Amino acid sequence: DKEHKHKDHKKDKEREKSKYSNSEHRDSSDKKHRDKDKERLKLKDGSSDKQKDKHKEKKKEERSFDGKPKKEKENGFESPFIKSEPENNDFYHSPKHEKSLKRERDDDDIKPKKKTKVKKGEAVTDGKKKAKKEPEEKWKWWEEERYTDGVKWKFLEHKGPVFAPPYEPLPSNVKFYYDGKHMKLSPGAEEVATFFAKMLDHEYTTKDVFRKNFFKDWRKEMTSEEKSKLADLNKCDFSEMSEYFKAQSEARKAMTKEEKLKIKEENERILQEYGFCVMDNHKERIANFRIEPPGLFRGRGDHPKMGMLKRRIRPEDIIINCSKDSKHPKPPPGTKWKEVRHDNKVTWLVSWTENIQGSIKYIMLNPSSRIKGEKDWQKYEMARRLKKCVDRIRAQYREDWKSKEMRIRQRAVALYFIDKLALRAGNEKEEGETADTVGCCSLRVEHLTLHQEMDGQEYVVEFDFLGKDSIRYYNKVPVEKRVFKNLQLFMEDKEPEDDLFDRLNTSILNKHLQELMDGLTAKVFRTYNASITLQQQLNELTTSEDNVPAKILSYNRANRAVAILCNHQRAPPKTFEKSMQNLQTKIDAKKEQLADAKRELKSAKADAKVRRDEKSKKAVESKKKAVQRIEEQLMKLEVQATDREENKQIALGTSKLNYLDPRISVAWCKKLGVPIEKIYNKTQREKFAWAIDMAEKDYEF
DNA sequence: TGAACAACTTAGGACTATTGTA
DNA sequence: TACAATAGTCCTAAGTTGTTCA
Repeated sequence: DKEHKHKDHKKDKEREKSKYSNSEHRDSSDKKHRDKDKERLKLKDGSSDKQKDKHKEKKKEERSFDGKPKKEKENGFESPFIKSEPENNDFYHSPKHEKSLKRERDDDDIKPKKKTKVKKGEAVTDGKKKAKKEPEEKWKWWEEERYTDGVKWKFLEHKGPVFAPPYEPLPSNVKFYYDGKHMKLSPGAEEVATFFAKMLDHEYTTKDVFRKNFFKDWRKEMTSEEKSKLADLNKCDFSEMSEYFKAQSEARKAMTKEEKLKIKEENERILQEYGFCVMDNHKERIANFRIEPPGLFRGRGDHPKMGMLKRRIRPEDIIINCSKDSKHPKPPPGTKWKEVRHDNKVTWLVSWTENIQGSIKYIMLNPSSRIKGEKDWQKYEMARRLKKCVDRIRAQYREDWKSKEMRIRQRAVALYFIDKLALRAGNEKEEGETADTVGCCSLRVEHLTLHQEMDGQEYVVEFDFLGKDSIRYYNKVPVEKRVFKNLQLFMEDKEPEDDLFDRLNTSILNKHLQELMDGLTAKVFRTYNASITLQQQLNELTTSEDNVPAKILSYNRANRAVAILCNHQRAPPKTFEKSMQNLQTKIDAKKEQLADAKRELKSAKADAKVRRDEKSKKAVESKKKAVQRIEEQLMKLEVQATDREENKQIALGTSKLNYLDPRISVAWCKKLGVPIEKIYNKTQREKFAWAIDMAEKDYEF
């Protein structure tokens, strides 16, 4: 990445400049930004950014992100489809002349940016890099200008959402019984009953809370007659319904190829019709164009609302967002949208309010879209900015451990955890609304145990709490003495259920972070620590002499280190033990095969020695090759077994998708000659197209 | 100033398609 | 070819952060 190196200089200069120019946008935030800038400049002469000299005259570099706010109002506005400078934090602006250079370049090497909706044509995949395999038309949005002023798009057209299929009443032979007696349910009550019947095998349905919530909501759908009769859920017999759905699912599996194909084609048709939108001249894929169907709410962990009825969403619940001058989506015949609005400061196309928590749900674009990709790129640039000043921030919070003020000490210790352990910020949650989970700022005394000495180490903190998605975080961490003493202080005279950091919340913390670095928030630390860990691990674990499978094992191990850091767990696959066993059997068989092959080679050699003819020489050669081949196969299997075993309870996907700067992986692949397909599947390659295109083998996070 | 709301990212598990193996 | 294992996709809940409102 040539980008950032020299960018820094430019950036800082720009920043200086913009500090004093154009006041209009700066008003209130002005001072803040200035302070930040000062801060950054200060940081600069620190150790962090050394070798950014080199040249860096690559086209690529013209466009780079940077968390710095800046505005050069002089630019004014540009033609509708040329985005003007980023206005506010996040993006770095290239000087105007660079822009025009870029535009020329874009014009000849990519599609005309203005008119074409979908650019067709040969793989635009930039000769030197990038796979040739996927010659779909590609739009390199990362080489174009960005919007400013919070504008997300200028034109947006789509077909609206796809609604859940209407309820199909059960055939009359599928009966429901109450207290042993058949009872015909009204359609409304029957539909909700089927939701429960479909989940009968799940242990959810045995939980008290689930049953209670379900029954309460079910009753609301009953006729008054049903309500008076059906008084006890335990007397309800859903088994025929349940059997019926099982049979249906079996039937679906047993469909002929033709039938399956037909369904597939129909899905494809819907995808083509509803799965894309046009945003600013480009056809973009929508992520979730189907409205969530009604059903019973399944929260994660011990959720107080599990079992409640998630109601069916109708057109009247839907808010459409699109441009005024677009063809507006039509509601189904005889219905109306709740509202059609034209807000180009947001990215969603459709929204509705869900009835369980009362929160808003959105239909948005796919990760491969420009709007998501830019944001993602920006996220990693922010993390890289943190890299430059993290030493100073660390020094700062260590200093703050000694503060006279309790709130500052708490803040400093919390930040230390966020940095060292990659904990989440930890917002407060409304009691009774969600499962009881915590993050850093919301830790309670009961979640920590302090050990003056443990397993031969001093000052060990034992964490045990449920985090996001009710995933358990359990960790024993030796900490610095000062942290330990502070924790003792924070816990003094408190009940187990009291907040550990009673003078702190996420908003206080983030405000403080904002002062340390513009745009810095708690989650940036997770991104930063994840990415830097990957890079370090890759450097440590891989050698260019390794063969590809070994390199990939190393990659996975590096990825795993990150997943462990971020506590990304998964339930071990149900078939884990068995599949491990199978693999071991295969390995044993392969070993035997290898022994045989070696034996054969030996005898072939002996034979050749005696005969000394061409034929037997050839035989030796072919036996040799066979041995080699089998050895390779065996090695592959063994690597696979190791990888799988180590991965038993760890989910790699989450960090790969959300925390690891893809350019690190891309550069690693390029440097070590590993095909990118080995690391990213097709979807991932689409999401990270920007990184695959721009990162060279010398990219450094 | 803090609560509520809005927008957006991150998350694990269920479901489905594809691949490998007997 | 049938079936099981694995990989990939979909689904939507659960977070974080920013904004608005009282």
